[in-house]
Amino acid sequence: MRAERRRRGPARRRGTPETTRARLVAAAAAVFNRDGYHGTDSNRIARTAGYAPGTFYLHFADKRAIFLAAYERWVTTEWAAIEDELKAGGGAEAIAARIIALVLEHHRRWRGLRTSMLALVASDREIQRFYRQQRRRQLRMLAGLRLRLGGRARSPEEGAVLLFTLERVCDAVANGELRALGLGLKPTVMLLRRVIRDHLSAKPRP
Amino acid sequence: MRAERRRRGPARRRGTPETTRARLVAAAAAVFNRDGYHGTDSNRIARTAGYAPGTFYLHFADKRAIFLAAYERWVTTEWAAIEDELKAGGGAEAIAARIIALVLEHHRRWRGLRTSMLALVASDREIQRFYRQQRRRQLRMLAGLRLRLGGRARSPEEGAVLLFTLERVCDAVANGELRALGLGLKPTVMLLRRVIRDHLSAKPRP
Amino acid sequence: MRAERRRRGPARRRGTPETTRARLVAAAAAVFNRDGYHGTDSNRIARTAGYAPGTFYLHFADKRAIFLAAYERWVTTEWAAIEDELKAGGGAEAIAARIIALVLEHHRRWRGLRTSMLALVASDREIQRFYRQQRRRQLRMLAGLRLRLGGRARSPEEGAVLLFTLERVCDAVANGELRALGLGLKPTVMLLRRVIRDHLSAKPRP
Amino acid sequence: MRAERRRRGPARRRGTPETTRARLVAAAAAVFNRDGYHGTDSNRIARTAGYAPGTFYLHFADKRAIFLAAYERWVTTEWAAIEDELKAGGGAEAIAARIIALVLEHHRRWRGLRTSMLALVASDREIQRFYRQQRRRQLRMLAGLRLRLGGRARSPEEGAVLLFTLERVCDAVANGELRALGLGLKPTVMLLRRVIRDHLSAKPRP
DNA sequence: CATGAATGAGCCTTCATTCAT
DNA sequence: AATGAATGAAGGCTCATTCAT
Repeated sequence: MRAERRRRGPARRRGTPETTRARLVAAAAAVFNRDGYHGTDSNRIARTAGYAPGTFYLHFADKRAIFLAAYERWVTTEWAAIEDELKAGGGAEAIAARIIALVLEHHRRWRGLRTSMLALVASDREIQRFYRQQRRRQLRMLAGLRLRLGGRARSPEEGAVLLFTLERVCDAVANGELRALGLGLKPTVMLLRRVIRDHLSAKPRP
Repeated sequence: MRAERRRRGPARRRGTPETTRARLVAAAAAVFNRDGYHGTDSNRIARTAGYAPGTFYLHFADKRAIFLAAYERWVTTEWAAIEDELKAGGGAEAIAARIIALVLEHHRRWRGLRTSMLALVASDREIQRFYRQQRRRQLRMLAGLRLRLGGRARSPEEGAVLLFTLERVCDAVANGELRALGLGLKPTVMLLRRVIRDHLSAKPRP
Repeated sequence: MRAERRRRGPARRRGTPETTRARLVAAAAAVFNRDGYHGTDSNRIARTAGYAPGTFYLHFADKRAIFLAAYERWVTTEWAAIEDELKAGGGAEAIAARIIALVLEHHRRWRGLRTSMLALVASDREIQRFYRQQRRRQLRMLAGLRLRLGGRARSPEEGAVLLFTLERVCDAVANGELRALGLGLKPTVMLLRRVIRDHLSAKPRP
Repeated sequence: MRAERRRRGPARRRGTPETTRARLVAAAAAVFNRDGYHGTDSNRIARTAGYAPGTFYLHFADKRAIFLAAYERWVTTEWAAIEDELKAGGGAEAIAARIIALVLEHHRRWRGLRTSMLALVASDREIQRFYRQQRRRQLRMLAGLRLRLGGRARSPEEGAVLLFTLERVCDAVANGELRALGLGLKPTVMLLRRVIRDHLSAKPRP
């Protein structure tokens, strides 16, 4: 039997755990967004963030865990932006336009992350739970807006269908699906805008 | 001397290449639907179909290829059912109801396959191309229906938004998302039905 | 997202699963014996047997499993040799001499495997169970021999202490412990022989 | 400006190098004994002792080194106890009983450490050297005792076989092997006692 | 003296793919 | 056409070890 023996390389200090974690999450978001969840691995994420493979496991249990973190961060950012916009006030028309612009931009920028997330929602309980939480929050926000803008009472199902439509159409735009079908962005956005405005608005449409 | 002959598994299945291919595709559809594209491997698909791993590669170039085949088969089946239903005729209301019922059933039954497909559309050109072809076909069908039922002229974008809504809402139902949000299936379906009916119908809604 | 793509190398046929398994077990025994359980890995075992890493897992769940197989094979071989020798008959003296020679040879040859096994017995339930089974079998064999040779009745504890002594002393010889202590092999073996002969023998020692 | 100062864990332990070293060795002994040499890592030992991973390497070259230190400490303790007992005097019978009791207690308490040690003796020269040193010391002690108690001259091999028997049987008791074989502790200990007493004693046994 | 974040070689395991039979 | 043993690149994860603070 040979005695065990090992020599290890140098180590370089980087920062606080929070900094490292944040860097890893940011790298993960970028890499997942570009290569997809199944298209990368924890080693690549670590290297992208400027760390060695082992560092990854100092901060996350596995790839799933960092995905969830990246997804949470992304959602949080989106919500912050949306709530910011809503504070600005305005009528149903203006608000509809702003919401669409925001969601569209977000879906465009995080298209790959969204795709991975939708696939994982189907197989990962925790991600699913988080995803549905966000939907509930969206529904509440929508109801709140309607109330504020004097829109007539709507069933929660109407809100949900509206959100699904908004989400799916923005994905189609972000994916290039719309363009591939030879359809125009402008008219599509106008349609969405009208649907949202009508949902929120006090006045019946002509 | 004893000439030992080993027999493993069931008797060697002999069949035309088409039969074998069809069995493999059917097995792949079932397995992908249950375990997801990344949740299975080609060996398992072959075994599920009653073949050895090597047989798989006699009929398909790779895992991607059989996925595409399974997806094509699924779409073909869906279309056959839809076209069958549409031949039956009826007014906008009846047709809307039947389309929804069909799509819903299909999404429910093939929920896992759909999830995998949506993820692959993002990373696989060929699957993407096929997916978009289907969308075009759907758009044409919708326009045809509208014409037949005397509905007023609609921009292609209106059709696309309708299809996205239908698809996304049916996914939500199939995923259990709707139920998880505490929303009713019935009212949701009624909403969808009205939207489709209005899109197809000659009469303006009251 | 990038589509996944892979190309694999050639494959070479070797033999029936039994042959492969046997080759792997033989390689494992040799490698464990030389480098110790914690001093090798499944890849090295596979390569030593002339296979690729993946082949290992076609036949064994993990390193533990192949260790158990190697250990079982080793024990089986030892027992076959011992039972063979015992059939030859002879008096207590002759039998004692032959048992010692066999055990000594076995311990010498499989010194490293024995060391690993003793360490694993402490942490692995299954290996422990197997180890204790062998001890029971040894105790039965010893009692059988005593009966055959007309030795007086002995408590099972006497048998156990005898076996422990035999085992430990043979380990000491195999390890080079004895030699390191400046002790002679010959007198040590003679001592063991007398102890075993007295245990088995009809005549009280002078 | 807020100068933020972070405090992690307990207040920085300050002590002489000896104190730290001793704490680390004590922790190592406990952890190795519970989890085995290959079942722990240096970080865990450091944390168990109340230190950070880096501190470990300030006091020990590697894991091997602290194991040796733990083993030395354990042996030293055992020897101190034994020499203490032997000072008490008494006849061969009494001394045999006391030695067995001590060794048994030690093996029971440090069963895991012993198991690891036996495995390391096979692969680590330094540990092997130390182990054999102890054996020589034991042999000298035994010879000294025999002299004191008037026992007849014995070959060094007889002493060695006796020590191996004592060690192995005590291991069997500590491991639960004896109990698993359905054998009694009491009769086994009586056997051992007789063997030791006869080895030391002036009078031939009846 | 002590810290603890970081390291990275290397072991474990999977699975898409090949090819001799 | 079918088989299935074999492949081996590569991803997942650990842990002995280092070094900047």
